[in-house]
Amino acid sequence: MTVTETHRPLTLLPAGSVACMTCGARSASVCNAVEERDLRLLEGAAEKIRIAPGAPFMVEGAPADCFFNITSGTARLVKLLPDGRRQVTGFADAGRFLGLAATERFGFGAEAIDAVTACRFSRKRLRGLIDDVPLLERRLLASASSELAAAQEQLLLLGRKTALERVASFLLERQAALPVCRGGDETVSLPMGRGDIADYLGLTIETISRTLGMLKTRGCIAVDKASEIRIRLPARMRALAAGED
Amino acid sequence: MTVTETHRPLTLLPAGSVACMTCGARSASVCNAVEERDLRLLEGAAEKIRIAPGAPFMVEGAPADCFFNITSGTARLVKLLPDGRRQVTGFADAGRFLGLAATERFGFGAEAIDAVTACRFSRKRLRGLIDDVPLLERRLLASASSELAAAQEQLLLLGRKTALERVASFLLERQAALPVCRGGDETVSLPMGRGDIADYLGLTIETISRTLGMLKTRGCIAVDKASEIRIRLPARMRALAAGED
DNA sequence: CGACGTGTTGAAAGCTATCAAACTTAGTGG
DNA sequence: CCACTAAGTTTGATAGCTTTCAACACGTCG
Repeated sequence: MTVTETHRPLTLLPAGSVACMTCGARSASVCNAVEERDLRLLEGAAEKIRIAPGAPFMVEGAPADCFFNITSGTARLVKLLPDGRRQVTGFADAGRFLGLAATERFGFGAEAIDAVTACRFSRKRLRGLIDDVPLLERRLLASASSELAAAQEQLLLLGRKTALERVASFLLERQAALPVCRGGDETVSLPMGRGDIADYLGLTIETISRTLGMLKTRGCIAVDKASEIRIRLPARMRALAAGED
Repeated sequence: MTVTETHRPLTLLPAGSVACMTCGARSASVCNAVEERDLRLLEGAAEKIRIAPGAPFMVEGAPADCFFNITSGTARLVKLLPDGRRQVTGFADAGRFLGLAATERFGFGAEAIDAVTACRFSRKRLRGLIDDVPLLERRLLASASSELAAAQEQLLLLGRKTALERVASFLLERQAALPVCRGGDETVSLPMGRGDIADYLGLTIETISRTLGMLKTRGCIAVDKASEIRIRLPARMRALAAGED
């Protein structure tokens, strides 16, 4: 899929001060390395921002002078080829920390899918925070390890799985990503469009659609709203995702 | 490619004591976080091992109770599907630290390609070492960030690049990986076989061979020994790798 | 109501995989 | 030293999965 869309000029809107105490994403993020009595340190180092659906807030190749912690919504992480081909390297939900870079520049871009709110830290301030809260570095390492494992799993998917296996894997992954989802555990909500899924799975929009249709025909899933899918045969799906058929 | 080979029973041979002072891989590894006067700490925490060509030394899914630091040779990192399909998630050269896992078990396996020597640390000893040398944690984080960036680049390759672009990217990556290679900067040595390259690039042995043949025909490379390739038109290769043609 | 973005469905083309065989290299033993 | 063997690599023909191109359906919104 090639990228042609133009996006809104307003990408980052200040949205009030940071309130870690009441932040729903804190327990799921690296911020939980900071004890409650030290939360003021955290609040002082960050600013809250709001990103409109579709808008980018990290640009691949731009100087990596800040970091983000998603507090609500979902973002897509993207890498581009010069001719416009796009790879979505991941989806970032609430609690995800973004921007750790070994180099001076971001290795990937990030764009809001639905309405996203996030905390932004400057590079310098994060450094200071790490010096004050050594545990933070340990959490960042754990977070990076976890992301690395996820990326390697995705390498296996992209390198060796069929379209059916990829789509089944994706749905299960999204199901697991959702924190105690409402409406029954079998419901998977998909804020991203088919194009995002296609670019995440190394396929095309049409193949995503066809494969979902096949899963529906087989009775593995039910597609209610295109953005809401129910997994009806979890065991069958797990077998498909692993290529055991 | 499916895996059928059986491997040698002897995978790990003690090979004398650890001598960090004279270790050629130290400067390129996380070990350089340890100052010279503290190297005895490092030596006490590790043991030197030797792995025969083809032999595995980390098994995917096995308890992650130890870590490795490659000191010479090259290893392949592999993930498997139940039916034997294989993805090589990376190649580990001298200086590479292996085994950081967010979970209790290794997310991938590692096998020696040529003769490999490495230092092995137990999980507990590494923890102690990190407590003694806080800088080590920072280096591990930098190392993980760097690996993550590499993995994301590989996601782009596997998801969106053509066979020609993948092979060109691979050769350039290998060239960059070599530390000041002898025999002219244009020579790339490939200790891994075509099967490993295929499983790394999400292709087949035949496609690797055909694509290398095409690059040779176009004058981009010269294939001397199948394990030794010279890049004759670096600019052209970089353009191919980025898909700019 | 019609335009538009998004998603679905259909037919044909293309790239890579699969199957098969020839070739090369390295190692072994006569 | 050379024949022999085995593994790895290259080359060729065919098949298959996914892409591409195209048309249609659906829902939203002006």
